[in-house]
Amino acid sequence: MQTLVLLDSNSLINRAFYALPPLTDRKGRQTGAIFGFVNMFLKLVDNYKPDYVVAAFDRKAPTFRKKMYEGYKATRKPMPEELACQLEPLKRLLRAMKVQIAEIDGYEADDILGTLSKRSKCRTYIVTGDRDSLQLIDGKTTVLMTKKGISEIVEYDEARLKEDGFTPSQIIDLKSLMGDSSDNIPGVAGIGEGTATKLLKEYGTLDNVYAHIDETKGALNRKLTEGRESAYLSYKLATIDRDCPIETSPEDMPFSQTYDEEVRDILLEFEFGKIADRLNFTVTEKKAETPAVKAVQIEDEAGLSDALGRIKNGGLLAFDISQRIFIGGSDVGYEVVISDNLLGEGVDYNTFISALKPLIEDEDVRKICFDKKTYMHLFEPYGVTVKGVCDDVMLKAYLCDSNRNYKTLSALAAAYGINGEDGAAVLVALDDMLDDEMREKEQEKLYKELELPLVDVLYSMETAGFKVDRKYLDELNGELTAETEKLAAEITDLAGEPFNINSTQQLARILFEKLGLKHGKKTKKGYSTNVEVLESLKNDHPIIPAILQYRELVKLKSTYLDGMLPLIDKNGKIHTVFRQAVTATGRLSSTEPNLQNIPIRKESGKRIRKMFVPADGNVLVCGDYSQIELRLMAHMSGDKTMIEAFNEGEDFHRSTAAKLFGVPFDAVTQDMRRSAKAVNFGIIYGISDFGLSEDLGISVPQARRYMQNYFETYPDVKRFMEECVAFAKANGYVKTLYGRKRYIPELQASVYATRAFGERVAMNMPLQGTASDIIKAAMIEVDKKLKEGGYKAKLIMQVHDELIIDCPLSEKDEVSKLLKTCMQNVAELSVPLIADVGSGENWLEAK
DNA sequence: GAGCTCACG
DNA sequence: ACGTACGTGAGCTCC
Repeated sequence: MQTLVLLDSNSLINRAFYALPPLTDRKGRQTGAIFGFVNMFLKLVDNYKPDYVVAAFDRKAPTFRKKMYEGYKATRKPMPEELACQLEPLKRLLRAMKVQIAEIDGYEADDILGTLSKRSKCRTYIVTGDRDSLQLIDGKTTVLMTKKGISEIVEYDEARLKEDGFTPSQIIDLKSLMGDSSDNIPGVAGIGEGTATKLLKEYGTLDNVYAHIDETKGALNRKLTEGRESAYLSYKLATIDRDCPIETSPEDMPFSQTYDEEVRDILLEFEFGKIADRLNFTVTEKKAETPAVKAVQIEDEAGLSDALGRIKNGGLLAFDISQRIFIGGSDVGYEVVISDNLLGEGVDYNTFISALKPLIEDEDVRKICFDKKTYMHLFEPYGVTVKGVCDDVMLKAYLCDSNRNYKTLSALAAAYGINGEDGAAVLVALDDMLDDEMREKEQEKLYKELELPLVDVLYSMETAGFKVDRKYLDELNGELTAETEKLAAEITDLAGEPFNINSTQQLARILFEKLGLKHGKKTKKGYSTNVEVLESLKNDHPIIPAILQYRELVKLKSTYLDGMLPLIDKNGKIHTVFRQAVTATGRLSSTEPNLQNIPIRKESGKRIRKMFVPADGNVLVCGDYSQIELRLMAHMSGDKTMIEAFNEGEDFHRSTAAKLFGVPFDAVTQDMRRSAKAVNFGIIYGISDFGLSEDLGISVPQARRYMQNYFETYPDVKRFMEECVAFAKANGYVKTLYGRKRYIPELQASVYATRAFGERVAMNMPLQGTASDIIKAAMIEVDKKLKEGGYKAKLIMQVHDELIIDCPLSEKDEVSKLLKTCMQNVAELSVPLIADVGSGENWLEAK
C-alpha cells in the first residue's frame, strides 16, 4: 500500500514559529518558522517515506462551521506579521519539493485534511499539533501529533486513542463538552477535561449525556442544562467537514526524497546551508567552482613533502587542520588532501607541521584559513610563524554580518551553501564568495587595514599574558574565605535554618515567605532577589545587609579567584583569548578568562584588581580614552554646543548639568552632575524615558522633561539620533564612521518592544562601534610604534576604551608618551580625542 | 541548558 | 497598553 502524508500546515508553522528563536537571513527576512517546519518535515519523510505529500493551509475567511459562532472572529488573534510573511516562501519551497499545496477559500486546513483522508486509498498520516484532528482516525488513518513545539511526534491510531478511553468520533463529543479556547469552541461553561471525560465514559456520546441528564444532579445538572445550546453549537463547530470541495488529488504529484536544483537554491536563499547539505539532489553541482581539483591521497612522509613541494611560490595554500587535515594549493591545478589516518602511520603531527613550515612562512604564498589567530597559537610550539598574507574567512564573514557568529568553518560553509568534506576547497570557495560580499558591502578597507592587521596584535597580547601576584591572590583568597564563611553562618542564623544562599529560589522563600519581607518584581521562577530588591530592604531586616555582603564577596571569590587559579601558567601569567568576531557592534570580547570585567567600581573589587601586576622589573602603563563615545556623539552629530563644551576642556558632565539646570558652571551640585551624567549615558544607549527614570529613580514624566531639556540644549544630538533610526529603517543597517555595519532586523518586527529595541540599537551602534574601530586602529599603531622604536614594552590588554602595556621601568616615560600620542592621534575629530595615561605597580594603581 | 545574578566598558 | 536603557562573559542552581 502506498503512503500519503497530509500536513496541517498552519498548525505546524504556528508551533514552529513560537518554538524557535526569530531567525532571519542576512537581508533581515524572517525564516525561523520555515526553518522549524522544514526540519520537522524532513525528519518526517525520512521516517515515513511517503509516496505523496499534501500540505493544507487555512484560507483567511473562517469556515462555515466556525462562522456560526459569533465569538469566533472577535477573539481570534491575527497571525503576527513575522509569521504571516513566512507563509508564501514556505509554499514556494514546498512546491519545489513536489509537495502539493491545498487550500480553498472559506475552509481551514483540517477540513481539507478530513476530506482528503476520507477519499484516500493510501496508508494516511495526518501531521498536526491540534487534538481536533484525532476525530479523523480510522483503520488506515493515523494522526501524528507534534509535541514540545514540533520537536517530537506521537503516533495516534485507534488503539492508542482507546488507551485514553476514546473512539475517534468521541473527540467531537469531548470538545463539545469541554470546549477549546484556542479554537474558540465554547463547550459547556464550568466543564473541563475531567468532567467531560467522565461523562463520556458513562454515556458514550453527547446525545446520550443529554438523554440521561436526569441522572446528574446538583451543579453538574445545572451546568449541563444551561449549557445545552452551547454544547450542540460546539458539536457543530468541532466537527471537521469531510466533504469540502477540494480538487486536489494527491496521486497527481509523486513525492520523492531526491530534490532538484530549485530546492537547493531556495534553501540557500533562506540560508539553510546545513539543511541543503544533507539532502540528495538530482544534479550535484558545486555552487562556487573551485579550480580543477585533483585529490591526492598522501601515503607517507615522502609523498607529503612531494605534494607540498608542488605548491609553488606565488601560489595559494588553503588549510583547515582544526578537525581533520586539509591543505590544498589551487593554483597548481590539483589539490592535496591529507586525512587523519595518515597521522600516526606514515607521518606524525610534528613532521606534518614541519613540512608545512616553508609554505606557511613563504611571503609569496597566500594563505586562507578560518580563524588565523588560533592557527598562530597552534603553530607556535613547532616554531612556525605565519608570514605573508593569510586571509581569514571568519573575519570576512563577521564584517559582512556581525549579527552572525560562526563558530566553525563547517558552520560558515553551510550558511553559504558550500557542500563538501574537503576543507581546503571549501575555504577557497568561501573566500571568493566573501570577497564579493565584502566588496558589495564596502568592508574591504576595514578588513585589510583594521581587522586583519589586528589579528597579529591580539596574538601577541594573548601570548604575552598578564602577570598575577600569586602570593597576594592566595592571601586575598584566604581572607575572602574567612569573611564569606562568617557571613554564611550569620545568615543561616538569622534565617533560623540552613539553606543554600546561592540559590535565588531558596533565598526568595526565606525572605518573602518565612521572614515576610515585601517582595519586589517577579522573575519567571518567583520573586527577584537581585541587588536592587535587596538594597530596598536593607533597613527592614539585619539578614539583608549580610546577604548583600555575602553575594558581593562570593562573586569575587568564585569568579575572580577560584575561577582564575587554574588559568595561571607556570610563569604566573594569565592568557586571555580575545574574540574578534562575536559582538554585534565591533567590540572585542575576552574569554577564558574574561579580563574585560575585572572589578574596579567597589572597594572590595579593587582588592581583586590589585593582583594584576607587571612582569618582573616592569611597570604597567595604562591609557584610557576620556568619554570617547560622547566625544563621538559631538563629532558625528555636529552639535555646536556640545562641540564647544568639549573644546573648552571642562568636565563635560558638569557642563551639561549647568546647561540643563540653567545654573553657572560653578554652582552645579553633585546631584545635578549625577543627573546630567545619567542623561549623557542614556544618550549613548539610545535613550528611553523609562530607562532614564529607572536609572535615576525618578518618575517617567520627570525623565521625559530631562530628555526634552537635553535635546533643547543639544538639538543636533536629537537630529542625529533620529537620522540614525531613519537610516536604519530605510537601509536595514547602521554604520560607524569607518563603515562597519550592523544589520537591524528588529526594526521590521511588529512587536513594539522589539522594534523599540531596534531603534535604540540604531542610535547606540554608530557610537559604540566607532569607538571600537578607533581603539583597534590605536592598538595597531601602538604595536607598530613599539616595535619600530625597539621597545621591550608590550601591549597586553584592551578593555574597550583602555589599553595596557607591560613596560620595562626604563622605558616608562617614553612608552607613556607614545601610548598617549598614538591613542589621541589615531582619529581626527571636531573635538579633542583625549587619552589619560597613568602607570603603576598593579592594575589598580595604573588606572 | 536555561535562567538569574553580577562583574566590566 | 505595551515593556525597554547599549555591549559583553562567567558562575551558580535547578530542571
